Amino acid sequence: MDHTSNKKTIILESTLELVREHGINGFPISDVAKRGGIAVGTIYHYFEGKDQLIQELYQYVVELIYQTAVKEDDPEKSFQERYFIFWTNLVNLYHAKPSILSFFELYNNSSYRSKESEEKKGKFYDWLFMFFDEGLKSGEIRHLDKEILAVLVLGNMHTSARVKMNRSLRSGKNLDLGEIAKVIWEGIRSKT
Amino acid sequence: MDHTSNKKTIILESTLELVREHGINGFPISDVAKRGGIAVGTIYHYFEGKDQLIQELYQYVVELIYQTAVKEDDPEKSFQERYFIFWTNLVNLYHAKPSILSFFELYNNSSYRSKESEEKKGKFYDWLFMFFDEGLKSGEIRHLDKEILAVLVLGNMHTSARVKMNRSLRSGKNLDLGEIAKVIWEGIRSKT
DNA sequence: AAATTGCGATTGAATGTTCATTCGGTTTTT
DNA sequence: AAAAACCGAATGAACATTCAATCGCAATTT
Repeated sequence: MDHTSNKKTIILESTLELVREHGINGFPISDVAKRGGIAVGTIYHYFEGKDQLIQELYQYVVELIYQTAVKEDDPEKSFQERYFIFWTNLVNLYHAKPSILSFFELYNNSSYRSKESEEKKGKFYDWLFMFFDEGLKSGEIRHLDKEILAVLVLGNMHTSARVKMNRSLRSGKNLDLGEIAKVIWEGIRSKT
Repeated sequence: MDHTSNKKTIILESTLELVREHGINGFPISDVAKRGGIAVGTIYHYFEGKDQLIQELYQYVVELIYQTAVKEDDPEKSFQERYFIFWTNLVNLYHAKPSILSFFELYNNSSYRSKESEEKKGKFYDWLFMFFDEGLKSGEIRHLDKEILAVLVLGNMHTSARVKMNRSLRSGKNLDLGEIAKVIWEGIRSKT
């Protein structure tokens, strides 16, 4: 079964695009149908309503990010190497699919966020904490709160992806991401 | 004339709150009226419609940020000192008035953004570039693109403010912001 | 100094539009 | 032939915007 040919995925992907273009509350459900080439009724066959659709979209997006992060991670490598691979992969994902980035930031500033049980953040965050924990244990990064580390780095990747997008839009030039990745790395690594 | 007693300011402040609570498109104009204790018609007396209201709100918010940044800056001090003062003041502003933070992120992901002439970012950005330019010239920070510096630091302040808010909500504890401010500073300062 | 006039500020009911959701029917799958 | 997927016109609620009426007050006239 093709990943993008079932109706549920079509609905989620169409919604993702529309959220980027108009914000979470900036478009009617009927536009999701139009964009996906399906009927309004079909959406209500798969989702209870707009609220549940947005909730599922969040999980769908986090899963995409999780897969990207885990796929190329190799615990055999040094933490520094793993860090730069992780950072680059995620920034590239955001750059290739900017709707993910928009959705994340919009969702985090929406009232949908609090509806979810705010504590359990899902397996992506579990993985992320584990990841930084290993960097702490191996002594390659400074003794900072795991959660703060995770959020700082995540935020920095969002910013960097946005800069990269703006740059390639405005000047056509491709930005040297390595320089930017280094900024936060220099900030968190242990000083020898 | 009191700053908060004229109708236009009341409308802008009410809208700012509502955007934080429900997103840019998540509330009716009539709620702005209700929140401000005024009539719907009054809003249309001062603004052409919701679109123009949001545009003016953006300028209003940028002006608040600009004032905060400039007020305590002292070009006589070392750039490092100036940097930490700037960073702390803005994070504190975001923490004190979270609606500013929400609005910024929502606006940046909205279609209102592109309507504005995207090039001229206003005097706050002018000031910001000038600020980092001085750090570059004095040799206190690494040779990085001014614009990238500005965006990285701004993004980091957003993230930090958000962390601070979550922390004081969840644990009541007050976060040591100094540690976080240092992360980016270590990343951008010149290595001696 | 009282009465009158002029005018922007303010009001909120009324209007037409847009939207989320429903549901009876049709097609496709099992 | 039963079940599941799919359709889109119909419904009613929520909404943005309009506008005719009123208010508050200062300038002008008596």
